[in-house]
Amino acid sequence: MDASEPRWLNAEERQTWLSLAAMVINLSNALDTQLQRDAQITHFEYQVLATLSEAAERTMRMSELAVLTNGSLSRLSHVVKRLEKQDWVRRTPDPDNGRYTLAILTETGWEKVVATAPGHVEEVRRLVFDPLTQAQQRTLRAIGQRVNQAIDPTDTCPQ
Amino acid sequence: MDASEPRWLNAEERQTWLSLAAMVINLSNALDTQLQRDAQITHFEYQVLATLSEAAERTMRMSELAVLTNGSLSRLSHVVKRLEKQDWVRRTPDPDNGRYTLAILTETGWEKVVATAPGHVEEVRRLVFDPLTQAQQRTLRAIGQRVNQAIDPTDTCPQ
DNA sequence: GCGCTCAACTTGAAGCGTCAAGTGTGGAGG
DNA sequence: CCTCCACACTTGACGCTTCAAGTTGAGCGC
Repeated sequence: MDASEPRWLNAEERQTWLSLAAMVINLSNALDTQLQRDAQITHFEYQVLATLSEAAERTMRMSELAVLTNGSLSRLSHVVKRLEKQDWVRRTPDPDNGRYTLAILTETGWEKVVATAPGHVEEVRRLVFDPLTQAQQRTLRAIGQRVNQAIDPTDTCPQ
Repeated sequence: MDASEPRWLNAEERQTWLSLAAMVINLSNALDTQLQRDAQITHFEYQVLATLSEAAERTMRMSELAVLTNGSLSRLSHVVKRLEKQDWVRRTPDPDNGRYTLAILTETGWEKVVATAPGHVEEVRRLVFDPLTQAQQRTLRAIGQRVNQAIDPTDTCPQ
C-alpha cells in the first residue's frame, strides 16, 4: 500500500461490488435458513457431514476436513463436538500417527446426509444455477477460482 | 419440492458450486481480517459507516440503513449501539415521525470512514477487480443481480 | 534417551448475530 | 376521543465463531 491517491471504484465497479457483496450475504443467509428450517443444522455443519460422506471410508483427518470446508481447526473442533453429541460423527486418534485425529461419519450421520442433501441441492440449484445461463455458470467458476487464488495463492482448486 | 429424483449437480456444476462457496467464505473472512487489522472494525460496521457517509446529511433511518447494508434491524440496532459508544454515530427520533429513528454520522465517524476507506477499497480491488477481466466483471455484476433476484424477488438493484 | 520444538488439535472466554419478546408511536375505526 | 393494531425499533438470552492459551504426540539434536 503506497501513499498515492487511492484508486476509487468507478460507477460500474461500484455497482458490481454492491451486487457481489449483497450476493455473499444473501446466499449465506438463504442457505443457512433453508438448512435450519428443513434439517436443524447450519450450513457449515452440513458441509462437514457432506464432505465426510464423500471421503474414503467416510473418514478424514480433522486438519484435512478443515481445509476442505474452508473453516479454522478451532471452529471445526467445536462443531464436531456438537455433531458427536448427535451421534453423527465420532473421533478417534489416527492409529498411524497419534498427532492426527480422524473424524468418522456414523451410519446415523450418513442417514442425515441422505435425508438432507436433496433439499439442499434443490435450493442451490434454484438460487444459483437456474437463474444463470450456461455461459454465466462457466464464467462464475473462473471468477471463483481467480478470486480465491488472489485471496490465498496457496489455495487448492487448480485447473 | 416434489418427491421425484433430485436433480444432482454434475461434475462441472459441482466445481462451480465449490468455487463459489469457497469464494463466499474466503471473501468475507479476508475483508473482515483487513478491516480488523487496519481499523479494528468489522465489515458490517464499515458498511454502516460508509453507507451513512454517502447519505444526504450523513443521516438515514435505521430501517432504510438496514436494507442498504443487507442486515436485520436487530443486528443494526446492536451495531449502532456499539458505534454510538465510539462516538461515530448518534441516534435521534425522526422529528417528522416519532416512529422512525435517524442514525447520524458524527464528524468523528466521518473521519473514521475517510481514514479507513482507502485501505478497504484497495483490498477489494486487489481481491476482486484486479484478478478479473472487464468481461468477467460485467458478467459478475449480472450474476449478482440474478442470484439476488432469485433469493429475494422484491430486492432492489434493478436495471 | 532427554529435552526442544513444532504441529495438530482442544478448550474457555469474549464478542457478534439471531430469535423472540418487549416498548412506544402513529393512524384507523367506531 | 378511545381503542386497537401495525410498524419501527430495542432488548436480553442463547448459540456460534474467534482468539489466545493450553495439551499432547512426533521427530530431531546431542
